[in-house]
This record gives sequence, structure tokens and C-alpha cells, in this order.
Amino acid sequence: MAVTGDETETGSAADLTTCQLRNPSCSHPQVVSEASAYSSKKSIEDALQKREHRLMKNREAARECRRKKKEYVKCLEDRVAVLENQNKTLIEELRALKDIYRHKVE
DNA sequence: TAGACGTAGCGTCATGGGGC
DNA sequence: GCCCCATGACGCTACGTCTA
Repeated sequence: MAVTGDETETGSAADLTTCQLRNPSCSHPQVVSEASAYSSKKSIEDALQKREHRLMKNREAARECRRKKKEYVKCLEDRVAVLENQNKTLIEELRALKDIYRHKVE
């Protein structure tokens, strides 16, 4: 998993870094400045909880997104296989018809 | 057998779009 | 505007395969 010291997000009250989540005693400067924006311990806990919830939701969304993408790619691959078969069949059919036509002309 | 390399899967972040 | 969701991008780990 990629965890760098400078991870931040913008705009939300749940802005706390991953390093603080993993190590509550983290004194990373950004964490300190962000955490100081909260008036009480309660609101910090609240923000952490919100962040955790958001990360969990996004984790699940990413998993689902990958699953759908894989399914889509599989679908395309199957379609390619079907079309290739159809193409082969049509080419052979055309060849056979050309043969018949040639014999009639001769 | 150790190291290089390729691939799959994962978590996180950033961002755009839609709903309210 | 704010919130939520979907998704691309990135970095990391685990694992399999190849080669010296």
C-alpha cells in the first residue's frame, strides 16, 4: 500500500492524514495544522471517523469499479471471438459461392 | 538459487459529474 | 455549494517466470 507522508485531501472536514490514522501520536506538521482547526477532541474524533468511513466507501467503490471493468473487458473479448468466427464463416461461404459461380460459367 | 522482470490486485488520492 | 459516487492515475506488494 502506498502511504506517503504528504497525503492530504482538500475541502472536507475529514481532512486528516493517513499517517495520523495509523499512528495517533504522529506529529506531522500538516496533521498538527489541520487538527488545530478543530475546536475539541470530539470533533477531531468525528473527523477521523468521517474520514475512515469515506475511505471504506471508496475502497469498496474501487473494488466494484474494477470488477465491472474486468467484466466489460471480458465481454469485449468474447464479442471479438464471436465476430472472428462469423468472419471466418462468411469468408468460407463467399469462397464456396464463388466456386459454384465459376463452375456454372465454365 | 538469487535477482530481474512482468502482471494482477489493492488502497488511496484527485477529479468530474449528478443529485439535492 | 455541498455531498456522494465512479473512475483514472499512482505507488506498493505478492507472486510467477525467466535467466545467469
